[in-house]
Amino acid sequence: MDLIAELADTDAGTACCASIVGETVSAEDAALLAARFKAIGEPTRLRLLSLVAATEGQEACVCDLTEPVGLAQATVSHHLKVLVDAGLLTRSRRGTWSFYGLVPGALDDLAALLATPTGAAAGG
Amino acid sequence: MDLIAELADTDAGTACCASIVGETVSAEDAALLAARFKAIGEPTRLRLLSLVAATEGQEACVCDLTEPVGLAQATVSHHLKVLVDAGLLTRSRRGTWSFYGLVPGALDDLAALLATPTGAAAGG
DNA sequence: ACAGCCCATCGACGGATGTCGATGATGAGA
DNA sequence: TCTCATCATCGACATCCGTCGATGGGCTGT
Repeated sequence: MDLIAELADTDAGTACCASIVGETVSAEDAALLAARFKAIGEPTRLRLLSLVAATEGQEACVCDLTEPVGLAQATVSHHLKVLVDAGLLTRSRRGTWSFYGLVPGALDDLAALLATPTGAAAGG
Repeated sequence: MDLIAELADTDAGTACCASIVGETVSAEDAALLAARFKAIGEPTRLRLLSLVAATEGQEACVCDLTEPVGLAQATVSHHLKVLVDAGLLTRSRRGTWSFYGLVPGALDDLAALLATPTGAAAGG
């Protein structure tokens, strides 16, 4: 839990290395990186991420998200918090509503971590 | 578990969409995609992936991997199986040894899924 | 045949995690 | 003030998951 909290204060991922392949990831970096991947390694959270991204203006409130995923409000709120803690989503309160939006570049940073230096040229 | 087995027979990810952003991911696709991300959303498995990639010829046997991660052989073997089931690693037996290697393009496919169509131009 | 090494699987254990209903905090409107 | 809606947090539950030692199969070398 504290581990995810560190994500906010750490540039792990963008700073440590260009890709997890090509150079061995340390145990500490692995923990930080895995925490982010774990956040999107959950069907509901992946849909939530996709839902937010597909929303007009890339912002959505909880009430707009509970129906599509078919889960209780408490559960959706929980998943949203996990995504925010992982640095993938932002939260902004406007009146009674909480709007969630994508953190610009967060997903791309993870993508860069996975991509091979050669761009999988070997695979064709 | 059966879900991950489907990964081998499914092109989910490369075929369903160019990116999880831009278009809403269905519940079924989310389950398939999340299964892959969950596989790398674990510190040990992330290191294992990195270790294999960094190995000469991108192939490593279990005996070469147990020491670096500092876990029991049974545990390493288990994680390796998860990665193979997720379609991220290949396994080939040569004599007494089992060699694990990266599946060409597998990581790049996941990277493409995460990358935004604009390449996070909005954030840059 | 025998001993030794590598590895996959099994069974068990403890901790982590997804899910829910209930509760309370906050803001909007009458 | 009172009521209603949105949402975060809490406590509890069932399940999943990472970890290990033990076991057994397969291959090598003597």
